[in-house]
Amino acid sequence: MGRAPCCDKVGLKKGPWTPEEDQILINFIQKYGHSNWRALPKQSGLLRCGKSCRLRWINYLRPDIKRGNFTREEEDTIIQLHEMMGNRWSAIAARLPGRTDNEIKNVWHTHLKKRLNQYQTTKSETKVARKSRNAKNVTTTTTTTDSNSTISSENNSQENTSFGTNDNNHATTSSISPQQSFTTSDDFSSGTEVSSVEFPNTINDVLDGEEFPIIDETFWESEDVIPMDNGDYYNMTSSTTTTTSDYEEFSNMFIDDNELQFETLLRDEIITPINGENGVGIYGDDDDSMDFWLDVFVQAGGAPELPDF
DNA sequence: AATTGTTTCAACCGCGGCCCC
DNA sequence: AGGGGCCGCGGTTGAAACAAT
Repeated sequence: MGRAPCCDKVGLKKGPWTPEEDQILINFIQKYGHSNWRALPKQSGLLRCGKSCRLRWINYLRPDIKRGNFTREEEDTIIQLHEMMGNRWSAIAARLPGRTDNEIKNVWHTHLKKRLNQYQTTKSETKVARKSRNAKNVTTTTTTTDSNSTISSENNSQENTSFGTNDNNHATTSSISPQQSFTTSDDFSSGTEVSSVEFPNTINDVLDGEEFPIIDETFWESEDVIPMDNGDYYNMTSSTTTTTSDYEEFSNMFIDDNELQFETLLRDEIITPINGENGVGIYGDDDDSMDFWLDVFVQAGGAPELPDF
């Protein structure tokens, strides 16, 4: 015996809603509320099933719906909450005022999943590259680059995301090529603009700013990179020169994005260390990210009413 | 300008769980 | 206690919009 249909479907309309139908639904709910979705269509005169009315109201007509593209903060929040909760879209939506579960689900599938995949791919590639370069054990200290060179990071993956949180603990006095211009194309964020980041003169400038510098991984992947007598490497394609130690200094800034996020929260006294000297390292294993975010949220008081898992 | 491929997102569908009788 | 009705959730679909050729 099959499940009874949610409503009598004979003669009921399906598909996109017309402005007239929207107005009828809005007027009715404003006047009488929506205590009984099943009875609502008959009472309002709409030729729709109750489910369809509910969906239209919840996802589109509700007055407190926030319109427009998701902000970077909202996207990061979704990623973090999704890591905690999985596909529990309604629970995630409950923490994003004005956003619906359907909208969040769509954004996840169209933008954030791609973004996260690319982010994780980059992260693992960076670690592999760092290990590989560490194995070289090159420790030169000078940096000379063509000041007019421009490195395109179209496919570079160190996106401008809060996962790469700034942290002053990494301050050093090393210098970097002046006024290099980097252009990042953020092609997978909903309605996100293409951003152009002026490369700062020194690492201190980087650390004082909002952004991490963008390291061009392709420098090392290019077959045109040749070692020089002084230990530097010259890329014939981009006419740029760099050193392993200089590169490593930046790479180390991305050691573990969760840890960096945690360090920032510690530094700003949003959370307090649980154990260990400064809390950093407790969550060193990537698989611990669930515990990490749970602790962050609990300590920050951001999710006091976590649902039962 | 036309065609084809891709992306986006509103809406549908079926299921699980809660509530009431 | 259990059966039926309803609500809400998450997966999926398909049309429209947009991009590429």
